[in-house]
Amino acid sequence: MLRLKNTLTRTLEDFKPLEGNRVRMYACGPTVYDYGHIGNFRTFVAVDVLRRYLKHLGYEVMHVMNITDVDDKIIRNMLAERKSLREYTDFFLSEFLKDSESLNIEKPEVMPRAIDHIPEMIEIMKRLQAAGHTYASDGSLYFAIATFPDYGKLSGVKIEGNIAGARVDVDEYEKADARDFVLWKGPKEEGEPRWPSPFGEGRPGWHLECSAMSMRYLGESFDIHCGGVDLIFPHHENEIAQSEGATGKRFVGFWVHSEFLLVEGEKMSKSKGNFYTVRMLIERGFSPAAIRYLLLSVPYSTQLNFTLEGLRGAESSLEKLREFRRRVSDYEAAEGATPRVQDTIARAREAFESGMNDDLNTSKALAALFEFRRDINSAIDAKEFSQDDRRGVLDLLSRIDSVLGVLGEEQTEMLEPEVEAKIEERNTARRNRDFARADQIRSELAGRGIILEDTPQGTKWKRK
RNA sequence: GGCGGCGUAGCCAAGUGGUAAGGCAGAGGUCUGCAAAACCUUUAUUCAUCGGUUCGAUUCCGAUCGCCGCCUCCA
Repeated sequence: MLRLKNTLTRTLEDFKPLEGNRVRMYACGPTVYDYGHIGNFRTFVAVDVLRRYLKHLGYEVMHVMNITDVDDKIIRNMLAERKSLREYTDFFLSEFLKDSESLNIEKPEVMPRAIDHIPEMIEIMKRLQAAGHTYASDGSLYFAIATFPDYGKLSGVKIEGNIAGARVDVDEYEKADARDFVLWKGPKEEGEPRWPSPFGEGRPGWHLECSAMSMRYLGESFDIHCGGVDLIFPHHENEIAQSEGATGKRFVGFWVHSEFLLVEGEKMSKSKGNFYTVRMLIERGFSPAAIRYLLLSVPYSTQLNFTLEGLRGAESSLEKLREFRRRVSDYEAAEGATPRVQDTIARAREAFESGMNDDLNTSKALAALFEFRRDINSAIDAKEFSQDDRRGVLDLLSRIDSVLGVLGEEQTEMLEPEVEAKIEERNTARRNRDFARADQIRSELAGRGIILEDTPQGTKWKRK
């Protein structure tokens, strides 16, 4: 049974979908005004692992991730670059999708864009207005939190307590209460994108977008809502107020929040020079799979310290796992099954799932995977390994990787004929004990990125 | 100022009221023509510091120091 930490109750709860076998989940997606950084992708990878694990458990998953394609930064930048909203956001959306793909993040079933859902937003505002939750001021429409007694139930933020502090609300819009938030923003500047509505021309507030798009595709109540911890307040708190204020129903069962990522123990920032995007790391020679591995190697619910040394370690760990799969895959065994190996496979699967069931504790799950690797390698070394064992191990590895998504496809490519010939020549030299020639060929091929390994089953090769 | 999280070996980290998973890096060994891969052994008498509770604390409580987050449409 999968247990997830629910921010709403601050406890670990058994997960059960509202309806049958179908899980409806929503994740706050990117605001497409710039390239995503690894902090953003930590969350997206975490959500991806969640959706993959739900599928692994046999659930049918309906996953919606919005694209915020209208906000202050976008408007500022598009005006500065003299581009249309579509033109500007299409570019960064497509870059975001490329990064996601390179990190092997599965596409959500629906990726709605905010500006395509203005009618749904207007509908919610009408319902909120009818229920007396709104007021208009200075061309904008606001949500009055005083009309929603449950306000603060997610974040624990008290309405009074934190006003006295250093921070003062400096929002440029006119609000009756400092806590109130804007649903619909009246235009401020010339050239600013705007849409007609019963509340006047304007554009949607960020919070409203997520309520509208989640309910449009998932219904008024759904199972899981994900996002980074920084969105708990005010974004998710406001989504609850809007959605439950409009429908009178419980909006979301499980709120799941991923913790922050630090770089070299510090907050990532451009001024500190520790700011990384996925493409920057790839340019520096790191593989996307290793980036993904590092991002998911620490449970989503705890802060992750991202370091380049850690990334190099992730490359090594991954290579060992791939080597393991290759060794099992290439192993030629007699028919039959070995009871001890079959038992190892069953226990490994159990240990992996038990780790994942514990609030997606990927550290535990990976530990199970590495213990599995060691046990199986030992069995192979001892030659206590048969065909059924081989199939069983490969099957489990493939199930595990359907969740982790880091191993990739098995290498099936062929070698160039001239390289084949070199390997043959080297084998002849070795048989003739001409090791100088053999080593010469080996280092020559290494220079071409082809690594040779002599095994009892003959010479194996792999690309560096 | 209010609220919350964290501090475990060189690095990334799991974890529990009963004596420290896993990975990377390092060391030694087996195997190999030599390598590589793999396997075995090894690397924290100790879990930020100081107190307290307890038969016993890394795990509970308090204080201190440090890092991080939210309280500003930032994952």
